[in-house]
Amino acid sequence: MSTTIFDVARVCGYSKTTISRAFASPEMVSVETRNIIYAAAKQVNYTPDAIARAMVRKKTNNLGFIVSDQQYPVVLNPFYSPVFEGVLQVGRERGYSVFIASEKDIQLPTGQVYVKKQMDGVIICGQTEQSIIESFRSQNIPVVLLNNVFDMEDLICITLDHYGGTVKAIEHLLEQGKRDIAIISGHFSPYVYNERFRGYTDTLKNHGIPINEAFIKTVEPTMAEAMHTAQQLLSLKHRPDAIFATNDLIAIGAVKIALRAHIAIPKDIAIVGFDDSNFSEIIEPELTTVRIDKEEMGKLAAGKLIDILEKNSTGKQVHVCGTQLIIRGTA
Amino acid sequence: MSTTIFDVARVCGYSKTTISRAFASPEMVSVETRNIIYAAAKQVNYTPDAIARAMVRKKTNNLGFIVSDQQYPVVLNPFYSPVFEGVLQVGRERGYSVFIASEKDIQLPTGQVYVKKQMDGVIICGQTEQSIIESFRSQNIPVVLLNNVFDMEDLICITLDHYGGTVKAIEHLLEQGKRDIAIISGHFSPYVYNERFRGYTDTLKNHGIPINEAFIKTVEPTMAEAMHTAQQLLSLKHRPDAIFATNDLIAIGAVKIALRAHIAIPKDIAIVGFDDSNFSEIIEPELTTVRIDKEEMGKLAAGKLIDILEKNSTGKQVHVCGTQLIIRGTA
DNA sequence: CTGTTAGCGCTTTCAC
DNA sequence: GTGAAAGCGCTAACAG
Repeated sequence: MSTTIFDVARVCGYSKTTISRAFASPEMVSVETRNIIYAAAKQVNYTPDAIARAMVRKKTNNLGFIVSDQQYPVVLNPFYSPVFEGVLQVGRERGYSVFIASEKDIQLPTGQVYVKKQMDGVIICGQTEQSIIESFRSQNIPVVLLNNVFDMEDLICITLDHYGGTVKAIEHLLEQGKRDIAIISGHFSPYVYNERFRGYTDTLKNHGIPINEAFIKTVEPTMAEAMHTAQQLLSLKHRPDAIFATNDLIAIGAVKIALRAHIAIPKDIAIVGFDDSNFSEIIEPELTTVRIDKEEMGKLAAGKLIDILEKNSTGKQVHVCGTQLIIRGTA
Repeated sequence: MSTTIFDVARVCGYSKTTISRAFASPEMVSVETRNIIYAAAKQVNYTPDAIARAMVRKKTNNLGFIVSDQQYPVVLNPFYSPVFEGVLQVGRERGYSVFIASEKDIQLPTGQVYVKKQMDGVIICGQTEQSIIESFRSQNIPVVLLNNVFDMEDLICITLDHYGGTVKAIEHLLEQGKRDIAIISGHFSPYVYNERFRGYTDTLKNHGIPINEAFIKTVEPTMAEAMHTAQQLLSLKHRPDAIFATNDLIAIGAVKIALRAHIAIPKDIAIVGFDDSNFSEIIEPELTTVRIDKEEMGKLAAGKLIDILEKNSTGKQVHVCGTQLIIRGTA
């Protein structure tokens, strides 16, 4: 039996109402009373029960951070970990806890989303479906979409400048005098994939460089596949003098292959990644890559979500976070 | 206004109780009735309200995963991420969601732990204090301690064989003919630090090798500090021929320094890490390191915690997870 | 197999 | 500034 507001009432003689107020809205209770109540509470080891509170307030002060389980590690990878840290941080500042779950966790066997109404709002990351978003909304759970963009009414999307980031990367390579630039695309969501790919082809075209089909590869973003594909590329009779990889892991696979083949980096093969994940400074030489402020994305998403929750703000918005080329040792 | 069990009752004519049972314990309701109810529920877009359920059952089916905020990234780092994945997985299998929070998140301004009673039990990771554990317990929240060991009644601790893992690492180095083995210890919790350090000194002593004070270093586990310290070690007039680092990040710092100084790895300097984090295969040459099955630790912790919750199992237990030396390119 | 009755612990009108 | 009463949405006895 845990102690309730009632036990405190018995000890100090005040009514349940007053005890409740002393904790929920202290300013409504005189200072003396408050202190008496706090002392009594401490004596019986009382802590407000958030469940009961949530029940009557119809608000849990919990947020959900939902990642599709298309990838492994399921929820925590070099990209989403910092995003999550950002979410956690503004959550803390504004009084929200956060659940983390994969999409699988929130589906009923029937396929219906079962939010259990234990979250006031959710941030959905990456790949998902419109029906999932609608499912949340039909239960009055606002959603913010992160790293993906859907054209839905009143939907806030936090995305980043995949296209522009890619352009920066390719132009940097061009400036280094590279002309035979290959691309290894990770098999991400169509939106991300297309934006980055378009950045690559457009930039090349703009500089009058023909697209070489042999230099275009798509892989599952695993180290093994990346290495395998880099190997193929470097074995070509006419091999590329640069590789742009659409994430750091893939880029690192390419670096490793070049290192093992003793091909000089960046002289004979330049390599640029994308994300500036915590892997990028592990490899030696360190990776030149396109940085995105992942923690900032998380903060933005959480902030917007809480704004909706508290201010009933609405309105469709697409926030595009900027990118920055970080030049290190590989290009 | 979200729909309640009452709305469903009105649509299909059954009582609230029956509706409730159709969702909470389907086997108590006839198949036909159930289908009628489900249809009605779908019609009004009804989903059970987990808060109300938790309120009466006094059980939330939520677990807390608490990481001290001594480190950055606060909650998600190469060590705890896989642990968390393990927790999530058994949580999903057994019907629990999981909150993730740093210690800061769960403290009231008064310093008291405020669990908000929204978690049935918690897994506390790494550094913490006995008072925190007691605080949870006084609110009837069982705790499982992970990667730390306290001598408390009925406390289940999930730890790993720091000592044995270190012995394996040092003996491997010895087998390779190394005799001047340095250690760079990360500044972890006393328990972890001491166990690993003891493994180092004991093994050396057992092989009749004197301890060289100049080869003993302690650092904050950051790349910068690791590199700085490795630099010092490699600049010694009589420099070590091997370095054992108490985590992978530190080991990688040493590898990078050796690479930059063109000291042959592992011929002139062998390096062994600890953890087998996802960094270990990023660096080239890949890191020889002591593997611990982090995901397994998470699964074990979650499993034990849920056992306590559901079976009221108790009893003090210390689970020591094994380690395995993974020989790659650096030693 | 289904319905009735009581709450779970808290907050919130509405009084005083 | 404080109290009394009502009820949030659900489940758990206990009947029938």
